[in-house]
Amino acid sequence: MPELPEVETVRRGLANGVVGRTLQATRVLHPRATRRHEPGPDAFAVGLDGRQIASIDRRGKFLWFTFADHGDALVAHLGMSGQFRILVDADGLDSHVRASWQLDDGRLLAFRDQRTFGWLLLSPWTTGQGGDIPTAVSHIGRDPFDPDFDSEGAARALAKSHASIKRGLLNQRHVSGIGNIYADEALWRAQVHPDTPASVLQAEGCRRVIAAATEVMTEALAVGGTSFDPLYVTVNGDLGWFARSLDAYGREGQPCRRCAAAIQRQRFTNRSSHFCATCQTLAED
DNA sequence: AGGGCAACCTGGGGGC
DNA sequence: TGCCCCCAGGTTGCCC
Repeated sequence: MPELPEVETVRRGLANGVVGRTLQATRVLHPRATRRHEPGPDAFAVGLDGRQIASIDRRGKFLWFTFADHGDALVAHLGMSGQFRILVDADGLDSHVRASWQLDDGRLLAFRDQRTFGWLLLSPWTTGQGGDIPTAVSHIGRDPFDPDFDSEGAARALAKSHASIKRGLLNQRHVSGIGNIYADEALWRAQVHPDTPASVLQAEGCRRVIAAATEVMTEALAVGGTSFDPLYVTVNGDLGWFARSLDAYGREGQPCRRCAAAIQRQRFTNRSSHFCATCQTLAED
């Protein structure tokens, strides 16, 4: 479940379901799941067994488990298709489960990932302003749901770039958590063409785009995120309901809900941008 | 510096 | 039925 509202939905499910539990019998069922854990899958398992979960935390699309012993964090990225599922028995352990744990209350925790772009690793901590963060996440900027997110600062940083605003939103450095769906939705709401250079928008324009992204992601989180299919579900397997509220993403050829012109789809770096060419204006340098 | 693109994967859907 | 091509909520890195 890839973008911020979906990852936060997963975080909440894990926080409710596994905090206080102890991980046991770590199993790595696919080598790609721990490919970023340099010491390898065996060391990964040894590093987790017997550890009690203290909290589930998140920055942008990166999740991590903090343990009561204050040791290395378990960092997870869901990639394009990763899920965490809490199971009452082993019946749900299908062929897409890449790692699993026995919990000390008899239930199972499973990491499923059809496309295997997701990953798990154990990470030490880096100390920075505002506290500690796993080193594996320290290159990611704060997200708009972070109480310490500096919207003005992020807008100023974005506006220094001559790259397109869409590229700036997808870059996780200054603002994290925004992916292809919410970038397109934010730009539609702010009436900004995705190819507009961030520098042309200036800090004020970037601030308005960030505000639109925050607004749309807040609305999506309230209904459990966007699920086009059962690849994107909560820890209990429930779907999110925001897909029906999308204004731009996936609406190629359908009328703009603001001006009725047909929504366009344009290729953008091996993916797609969806926008209204009539009411999302493009300013040039 | 910024854009393009391939790499890493599995699987669904449409066209023929 | 099958095959082939395109598509997909991400990230990284390399090449011009």
